Amino acid sequence: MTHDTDGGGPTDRDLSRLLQNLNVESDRYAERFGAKHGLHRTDVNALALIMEAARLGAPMSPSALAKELGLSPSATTALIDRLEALGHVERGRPAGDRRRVALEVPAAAVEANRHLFTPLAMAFSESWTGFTAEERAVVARFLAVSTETMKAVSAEAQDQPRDQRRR
Amino acid sequence: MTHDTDGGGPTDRDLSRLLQNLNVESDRYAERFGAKHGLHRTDVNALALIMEAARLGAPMSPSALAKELGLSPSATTALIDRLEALGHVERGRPAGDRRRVALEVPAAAVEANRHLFTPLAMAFSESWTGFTAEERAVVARFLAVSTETMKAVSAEAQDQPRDQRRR
DNA sequence: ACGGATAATTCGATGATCGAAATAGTAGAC
DNA sequence: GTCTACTATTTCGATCATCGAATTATCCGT
Repeated sequence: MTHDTDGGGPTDRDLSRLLQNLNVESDRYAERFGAKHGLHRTDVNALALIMEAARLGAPMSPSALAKELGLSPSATTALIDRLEALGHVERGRPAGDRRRVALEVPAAAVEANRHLFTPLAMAFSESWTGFTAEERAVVARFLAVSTETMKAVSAEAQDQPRDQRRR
Repeated sequence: MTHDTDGGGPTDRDLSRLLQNLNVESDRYAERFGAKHGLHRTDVNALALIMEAARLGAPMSPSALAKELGLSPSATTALIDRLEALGHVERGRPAGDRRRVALEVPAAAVEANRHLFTPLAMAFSESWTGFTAEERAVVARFLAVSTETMKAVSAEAQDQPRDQRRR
């Protein structure tokens, strides 16, 4: 077991555990809260990504979404079908390349979709008032490097499948 | 658009986005990496919780696990069946109450299970070297309050289902 | 002992996801 | 200009994690 860092700060294990708790709780939130709107965990994540991209003026394609979520193309199609059926997104065929699909958020749905995320966002805002700008910067750096690390390790696992899968 | 906090630190929205990215990547990691060992996202999360509890000498019960993961009892039984079939855990009937099941980790599996988590743990350790004890403390505090916040909001969503579910 | 409560499981059904193949569209070779 | 290779997305059939409801086993208060 590795020792504490120096002045009794949280150990690596402590931080890992906290991240894991956060992740479990996050999944639970998406599951429970999404259910109120007829959405599942993946749908909530997808909708957040789609809205963010649309907001930035660079609407997502199904394949980009699949890559971000780590889903198969077919699962992504089904996912978009669900979201579209509920009116959360629309399939647009962009002018240039008509094979592509641009995932747009109808004006009418923007407001409704926001209701999905604002409760949590507001609760977060409130619970984060105790952090100074410097502390926020530290946290942001931590979250960013941790995400990158997971992405990197995940990619390795993808490349060398030294164990057999079971399916 | 809310303004920055004060000295140009990350906005609430920035932090929310980072958390969301982390969560998506975390799910992906569990999915991909677990697949190498015949496990799914939930199984990986469950195994982590079971191992942690067993390590602390307070082995989990199926119901406790169900509560932590937000799963139904039946899903939890199926989950444990899977883990047991692969030899990751064992069902023990504790002396006192024979209705209960204690989820134990066979000595032979402890080492193997550790292989599931150490790669990520080591990568994390390495990527966190740039953080001082004080900074780690800040991060730990942030992760803890954020998890708590989600738990609280999630509980609210559970209580007042003002929208209809679709099933 | 008895009856209600609690822990875990079984059963049948639903639906998100997968892999493989089909469809639609683009771009380059000749 | 047509043909061919390639890319983006969708359709189809199958699998399996999860759910809700009912069942079994065990405990505890009276």
